[in-house]
Amino acid sequence: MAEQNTTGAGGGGVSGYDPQKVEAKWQKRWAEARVFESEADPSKPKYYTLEMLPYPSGTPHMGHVRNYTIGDVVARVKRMRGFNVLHPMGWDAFGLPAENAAIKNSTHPRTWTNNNIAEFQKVLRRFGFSYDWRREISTCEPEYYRWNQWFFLRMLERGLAYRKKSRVNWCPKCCTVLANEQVINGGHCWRHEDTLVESREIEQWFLKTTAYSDQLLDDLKQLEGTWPERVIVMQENWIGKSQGAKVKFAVADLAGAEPIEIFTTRIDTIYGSTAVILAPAHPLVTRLLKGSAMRVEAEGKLAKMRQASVKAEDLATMEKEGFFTGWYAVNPFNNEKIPIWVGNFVLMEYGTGAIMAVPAHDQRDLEFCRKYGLAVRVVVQPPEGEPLEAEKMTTAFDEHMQGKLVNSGPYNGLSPLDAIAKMTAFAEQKVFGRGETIFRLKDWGISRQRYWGTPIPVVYCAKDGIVAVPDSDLPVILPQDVKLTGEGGSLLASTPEFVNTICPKCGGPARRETDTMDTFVDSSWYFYRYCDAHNDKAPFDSAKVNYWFPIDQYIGGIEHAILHLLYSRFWCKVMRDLGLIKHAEPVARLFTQGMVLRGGVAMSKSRGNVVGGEEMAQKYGADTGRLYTLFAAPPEKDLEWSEESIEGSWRFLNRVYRLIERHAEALANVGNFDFGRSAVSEKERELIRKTYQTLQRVTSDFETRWHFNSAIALIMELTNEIYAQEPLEEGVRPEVRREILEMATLMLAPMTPHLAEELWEMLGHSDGLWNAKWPYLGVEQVQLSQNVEVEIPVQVNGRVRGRVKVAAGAGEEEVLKLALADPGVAHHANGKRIVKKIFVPDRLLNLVVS
RNA sequence: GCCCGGGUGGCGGAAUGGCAGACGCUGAGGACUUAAAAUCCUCCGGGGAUUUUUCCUCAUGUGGGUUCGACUCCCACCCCGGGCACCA
Repeated sequence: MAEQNTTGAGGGGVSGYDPQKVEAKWQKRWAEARVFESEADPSKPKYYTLEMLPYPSGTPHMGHVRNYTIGDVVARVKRMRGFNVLHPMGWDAFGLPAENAAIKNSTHPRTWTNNNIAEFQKVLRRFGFSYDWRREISTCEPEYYRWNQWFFLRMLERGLAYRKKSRVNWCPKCCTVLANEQVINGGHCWRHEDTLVESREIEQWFLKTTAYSDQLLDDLKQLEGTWPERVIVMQENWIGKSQGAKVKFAVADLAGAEPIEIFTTRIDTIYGSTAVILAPAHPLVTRLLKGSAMRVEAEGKLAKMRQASVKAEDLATMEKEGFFTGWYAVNPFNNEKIPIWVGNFVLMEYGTGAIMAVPAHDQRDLEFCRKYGLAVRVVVQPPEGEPLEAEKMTTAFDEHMQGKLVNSGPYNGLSPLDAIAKMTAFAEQKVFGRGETIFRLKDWGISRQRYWGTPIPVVYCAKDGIVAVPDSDLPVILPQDVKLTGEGGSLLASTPEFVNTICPKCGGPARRETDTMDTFVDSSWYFYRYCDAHNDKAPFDSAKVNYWFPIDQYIGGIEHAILHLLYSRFWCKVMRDLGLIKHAEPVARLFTQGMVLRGGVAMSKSRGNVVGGEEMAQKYGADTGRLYTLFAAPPEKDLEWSEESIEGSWRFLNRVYRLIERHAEALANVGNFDFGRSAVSEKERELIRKTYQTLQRVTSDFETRWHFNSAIALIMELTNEIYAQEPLEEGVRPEVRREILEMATLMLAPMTPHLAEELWEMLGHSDGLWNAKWPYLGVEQVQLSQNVEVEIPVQVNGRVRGRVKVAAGAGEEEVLKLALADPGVAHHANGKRIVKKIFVPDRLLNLVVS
């Protein structure tokens, strides 16, 4: 006992607790007994709990450990509660960092990725997370990504995957497309800081997320209460539904010109529109400028605007700029001619890329019209106060729930809401407009001009055009034998063995698509694959998925609140419409945990503030690391890493170990405590009560509140109480001692599973704790958990002036009598009249005196 | 600008209408030891009174309100963090 312990912590022999030995031992036993392997079984209640799959870069740090520990506690508690638990892990293995690292270290992305996966796996196993490792997936393996391709083909068949020209950030040095976050310093390439990024139009593949706009929005309602509100709000904003109308304004005096279609949510203000404003990128702009007197001047301004729009980041603070095209549009409601302008604040990507400016009732329009001296006309008067005067307005009146229309011909006197209905109907009847709902949500561009991703399974044939690769030819395998240099554009495009192929239709020569898929494709459906990870006939067996889904608890970072979760929801709906699954939403309950910070910022390799999981496991053991990440802060909050505090968790586990070590031998062959029959001594009663009360509160902290930190505090308190009652041999029978120590062990099990197993064994159990159930209290036990005597604080005018000890359940009169005898209470209450008494049984007595 | 969080000792945090500061960290003092480590014990929000025992008082970002009673509920404001933002 108490020899040198082998950990570095504290530097000396604390107890016989040797986490390295204990943890290795139980991890081996769990693996041998296949404890965490589960199968779909409709006769059992299921629980699918999942942590977001990691991108394996480098080695896991304590941020990862915290995330997976939270998930592991949930999985283990549910197992102890009798659920058939699915708890898998895998790797988000495609992506740009692997390519960059490969270029830097002249290796292959696969080598770099697989090394990292091995490292991650080692550390995750070291922490004893209860994963079913048989279900492990790696998204860069053909066995996985062939199903990305398969899904893509199904979407292609249904018109949900299509090709279109789209504007991208292009670095002429990299010869490739850059993501928005790779455009830095006001439009320069992140790798070539002296190179200006160009805006180019290239053909790209898109998935039609917009086909599901309404469902993606409406189904958020199902998630209320089980998803964090802010995630729901972020998704709502992202989808950005907007109800309004599209209206066509003819261009006056320009033969053959298409009318300009504008989008507005306030068709009721159309009599107040004093200009039509086009986005700089609007196709009509060039045409209008051709015949314009101000052509030269205008083209200069236009070029400046179009270039400026590349710098997305300072768009928000930009001054409103614009110019007159020299042409006029005709308001279809009153046939008034209004000038056509170009304005930098009108976005081509939203609505129709053209607006009607109603300066009196839209702040942006007002600013623009004031700047350029355009007319302002009031068409809605507010219900009270001074009537608006166009000349004096500095703030637009944009309330649409109140007011009455003026200066609006036949619509005068209507409320804006009535006017919207009537005017939309009129526009539809006259066929120059219609009511329409538009969304901010755009289709999902999935093309990436990169190597390390899923090849898009189509070929281009001179004769047959775009031809889908047949299912029987899947997967289209990423060529392994390539050399990455980072120069010269798409690597796949310059690999002839990959590019050159034959057309599946005509057998003639054809070229393969060389774009690969966005890695968000991989993560959009990976959790389905876990249900049937090695199926080589289909992405998964629907029966298995229908058993396990939806995911009961999904745990991950807030950074995935929009894209990953939105794409996953989209994918789910597509799969449902393909008949593969039954549910409409993949994730029943979502939890977003806080980050682990060091020096106030998230741990990251580039900042050099990482605390490695491996390092902590070596120094303190996995259980201490797990316990600390749970204890230091509630799981939803950020956690500032502290090397000093973790010592406290280490000390606590040693304290528990020593306690049970001291009693184990004497208790190994002792039977269970008989709650009903045997009378208990005062000391026994007190210990049992404390134990059961702790259990009740810990259970609620685990199940309903997720307050792991206070659950641990409660178990610490219990441990302190037991120590305070030592030596237990005096006055506490062995079977009672056993009851108390076993309960403490079981309560720790989800958080520090290795230690708990060891203690369980020391207490004489030959079958593992993994077979044990979470303890429920029987009727007699609940009775024992109740207090016999309570101390009731007595307040006088809301301030505590004394306390009285009474039997639990004592009545008001008895408590009052004792209270008045208390010197502190008497001092404040004597000689005064008691106006009111508030008595809460077993909790409080408050005397209001005058 | 709009929408979410959050603000409690030296620090992490607990208490969701009923004794504010549980539990832990740090710090101080003590016991054990040749010594150290480990372990164990005591103290640890501010101010005041009383001195050796307790009492009073202030205190949960600020100011109001509701209530017998507010960290907790309501109103206004300040500060910090995050998200969205010419979205027509």
